[in-house]
Amino acid sequence: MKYDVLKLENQLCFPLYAAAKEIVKRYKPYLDPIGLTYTQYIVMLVLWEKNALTVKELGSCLYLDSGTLTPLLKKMEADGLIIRKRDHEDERSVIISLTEQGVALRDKAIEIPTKLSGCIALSGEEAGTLYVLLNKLLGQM
Amino acid sequence: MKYDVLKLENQLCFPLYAAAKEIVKRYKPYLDPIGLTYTQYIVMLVLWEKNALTVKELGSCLYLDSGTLTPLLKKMEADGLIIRKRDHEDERSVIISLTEQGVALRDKAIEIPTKLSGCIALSGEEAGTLYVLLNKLLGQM
DNA sequence: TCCTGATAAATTGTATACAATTTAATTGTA
DNA sequence: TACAATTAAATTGTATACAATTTATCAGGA
Repeated sequence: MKYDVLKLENQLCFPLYAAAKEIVKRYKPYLDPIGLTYTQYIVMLVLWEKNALTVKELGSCLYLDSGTLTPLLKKMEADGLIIRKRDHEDERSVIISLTEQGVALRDKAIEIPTKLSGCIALSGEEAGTLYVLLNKLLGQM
Repeated sequence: MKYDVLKLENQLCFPLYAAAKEIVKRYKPYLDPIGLTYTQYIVMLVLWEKNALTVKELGSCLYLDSGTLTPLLKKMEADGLIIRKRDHEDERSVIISLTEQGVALRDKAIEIPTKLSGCIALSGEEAGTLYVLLNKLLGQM
């Protein structure tokens, strides 16, 4: 019928949005004990890999802008996880790096991905397909 | 290596979360002209189908709680789209229904799903697979 | 009927998100 | 070298989200 395109069940956006929120909730029991929120966790994932990068670079990795990152990073600095330092090569940029405490947290976080995949009822192959499709969707956006 | 499980590229959560946010941004140019935010839009999708339901029911359809819905619905009521009314059968519940203006908005929204699928670089088959996987993921959460 | 437990919204507090603007620094160019 | 355009963070304002608590109402049993 005319309005079928507006049915909730016909919107791809809806399960995408709902699943993303539910996954974040799934992380909470594992992130609370190490004192991270979900967004702080994905920031840490990048920093554990790259060691030091600017707010700008962090933002393009994570699809987040300075309006989100600035207060988040200030909080993480206050919590002793990271250091924020102006780049002397280009004073417009702020370089984010890990403190020793931030580096050390990696060993506590290492259990999390395994614990989380246990919460997800997709087979390895399905998770792989989902991963590819989501990245395809992201790729050309 | 030991820390590979913590690489951003190995997290399913990350493209899921990022894609969800990007899709919401994609809606903005089409929702702005009809005066809806993304969350208001998905509320309207349910109301266009069901006509009247409680905040509780709306919340379980949309995976949203009263902390999110109450202020959102008050805003939509102030904007003249919906009516909030205590259920006389059970005074704990609030029944949400559409105003004439809310019903009329459906005809302006009907273009949106088509316009949006034009923004998404997945084939029909891929979108179908994604839909199934996301719902599977949601189903047992 | 009275009281206890359960339920639905609303409220409070915290944490994201992002658009738009502002501030400070840099770059390219006449 | 001035200076306009660009760039990176930060700021401001608005809108979600959700956990935890509170308030009002309802339901079931002694």
